[in-house]
Amino acid sequence: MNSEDRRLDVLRAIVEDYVATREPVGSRALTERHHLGVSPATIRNDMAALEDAGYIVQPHTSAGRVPTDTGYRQFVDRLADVKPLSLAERRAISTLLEEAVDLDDVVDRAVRMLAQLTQQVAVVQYPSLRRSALRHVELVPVGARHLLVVIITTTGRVEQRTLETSAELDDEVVGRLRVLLNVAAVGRRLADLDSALRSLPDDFTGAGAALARAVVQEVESTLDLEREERVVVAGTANLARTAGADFTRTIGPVLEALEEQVVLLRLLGEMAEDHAAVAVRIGRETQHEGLVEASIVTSPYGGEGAGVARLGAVGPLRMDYPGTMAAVRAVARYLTRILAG
Amino acid sequence: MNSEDRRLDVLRAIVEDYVATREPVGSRALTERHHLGVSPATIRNDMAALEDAGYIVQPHTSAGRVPTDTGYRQFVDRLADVKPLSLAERRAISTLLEEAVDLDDVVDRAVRMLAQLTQQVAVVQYPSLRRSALRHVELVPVGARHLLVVIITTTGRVEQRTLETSAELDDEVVGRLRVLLNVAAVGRRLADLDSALRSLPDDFTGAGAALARAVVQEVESTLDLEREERVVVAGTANLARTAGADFTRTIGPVLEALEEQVVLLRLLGEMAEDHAAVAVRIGRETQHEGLVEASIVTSPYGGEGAGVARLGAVGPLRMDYPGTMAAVRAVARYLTRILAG
DNA sequence: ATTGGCACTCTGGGCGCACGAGTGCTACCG
DNA sequence: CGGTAGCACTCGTGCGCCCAGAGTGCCAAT
Repeated sequence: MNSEDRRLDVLRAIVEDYVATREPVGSRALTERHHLGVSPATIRNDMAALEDAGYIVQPHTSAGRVPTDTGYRQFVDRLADVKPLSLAERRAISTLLEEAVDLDDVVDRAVRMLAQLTQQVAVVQYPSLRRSALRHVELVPVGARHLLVVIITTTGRVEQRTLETSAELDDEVVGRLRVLLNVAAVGRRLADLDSALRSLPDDFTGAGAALARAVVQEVESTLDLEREERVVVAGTANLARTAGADFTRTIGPVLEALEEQVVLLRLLGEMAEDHAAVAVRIGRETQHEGLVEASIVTSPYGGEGAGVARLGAVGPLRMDYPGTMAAVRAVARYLTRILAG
Repeated sequence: MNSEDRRLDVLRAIVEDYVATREPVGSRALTERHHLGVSPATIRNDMAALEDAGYIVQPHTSAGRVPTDTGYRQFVDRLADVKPLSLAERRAISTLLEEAVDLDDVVDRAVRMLAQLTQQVAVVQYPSLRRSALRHVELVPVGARHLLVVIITTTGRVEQRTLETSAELDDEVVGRLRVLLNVAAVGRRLADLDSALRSLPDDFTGAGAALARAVVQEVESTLDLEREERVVVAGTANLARTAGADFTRTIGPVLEALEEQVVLLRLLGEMAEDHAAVAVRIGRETQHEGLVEASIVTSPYGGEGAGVARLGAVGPLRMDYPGTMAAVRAVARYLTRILAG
């Protein structure tokens, strides 16, 4: 065995033991719990090298070693194969999701299931509007001066906005606008709507043109998906269990970050650029103050006209990465399957 | 001054100090911080009486006293007048809520505002469908065999369901059904729809009748509001700050309870039976295992055709009851005003 | 390159002690 | 009879101390 390889095996063993015991791990314990075939003294040399490389640190002299952010990163990168979930677990995911009655319900069930599987905080992003296409636009007059605009996407998502009009609504104008809108826009991706709708108000005169402009603007504002994208969260109670003694410093900021949709959305967006099936951000890699002591594991789901989005799990730095990655990947797959079916 | 009155004043002082300092409060500290006009020895006698009455306990001999659940209850019940919020705070609530663009946004802003004001976990229940009335029903054919049913209530809430039909949709039938539905149902409370719609399918024949039955059933299933009622939560990070040393026992169960919509809904439902403007449940009064070390303060909002629901704050037993009650009441009032306008 | 041995360094826990906060009781006063 | 003052008593907490144990780094030997 190459000595470089053994070092990385030692790192792997340290990470595994530290995750399991939550205590700094020493050279002797390593040789006992893992059959590395070398003596503690050798391990000590390797550990010194790993420390020089920045993968581990000791909290204080004469304590065992603890992985650093980069140590975890190395560990995760070296994880060749993610072991699959048990048959029973996969069954449970599949049947639970199949019982869902609508999109909201699917998402709700998925996030709860993921929280339970990982024993961490689960997050599921709603399918993105940007990549989905328009199926139908409906205009519903509500009283004399309010118009309800309902937008249906191919993902089965329905958005509605109410519009207050400057002039009284004319049923004939509304009817014509409805037809033209649908002719011009249905089947297009939301991202392309802009150009398709630009000239539409020109077909109307007077109050009709103003109305058409307002409606078009409303439809387009659905493009402003920063506002529309949502992330649902479940399993926050798991944080309390996993956190160590100094919870106030550890879990408070994480809870705050989880409530800030924008933070999560940014993070999920950035992670979409990793093209791996399962992306991981560890500690500072999250680039967010409150998450320096947390990691996030996510995977894309959907696609194929169902809109693409991400789901994942947020947990402490010392999380069970292989297990979490397996669960995240599995739920993403089943969710994709359900949405496509 | 009546001696019984003074005892209750002592209780009030104990609660106030304990909430402020988080430490058991002794007789001397009381005389220093509050001008009760009597000596510590007298206070001690009163404290012994309060202890006998079950309002306070001492964690151990030679420690100060701590209020019990019933002590807090007594304190809250004796709270004659809730001091109003500052002008600046009321301004902030008002303007923040007025900037909201739709119902979801109003609720979202309200819950965040309440979390910030109380520095606790805020909960806002969506307006109940049962008590609101129907404003409009829209039927939108989507493809040949799918019908989108959009239900708009007077609260501004929009519910949609998609229906798969057994036969191909006939535009003329759909149009007639739309008209009849709206004639029969608009303006009625959702709870009364049942009788209003029962005979409607009789006006159709063949496939039309089947379609009408299906649509009516879909509309009525919106009545099954157990499924529809929702509670949104914000400010969970505040739990981490307020909790003492043993967070795992304290805040874990609370987080779990907050994620269980059914628990919150039951609790809010029960609290609706207190007809006070602001209802309080303290510790075990919540009748929920996970909330024995928490209290909840809620107030109804809406009403007047806007649908009635509750909002409130969940925090530790040792919360600032007067302040929380004031904030909850204020947000409920402004929210009511916004929804009515 | 690996290993056994050894000296060294910390942390954490257990122990003892003194301090101080707080109580309850009793005797006293208006 | 309610309020007050004094006093003895009880404990919990914080501090200092010390020791055991775990773990390391280094060196010499294989």
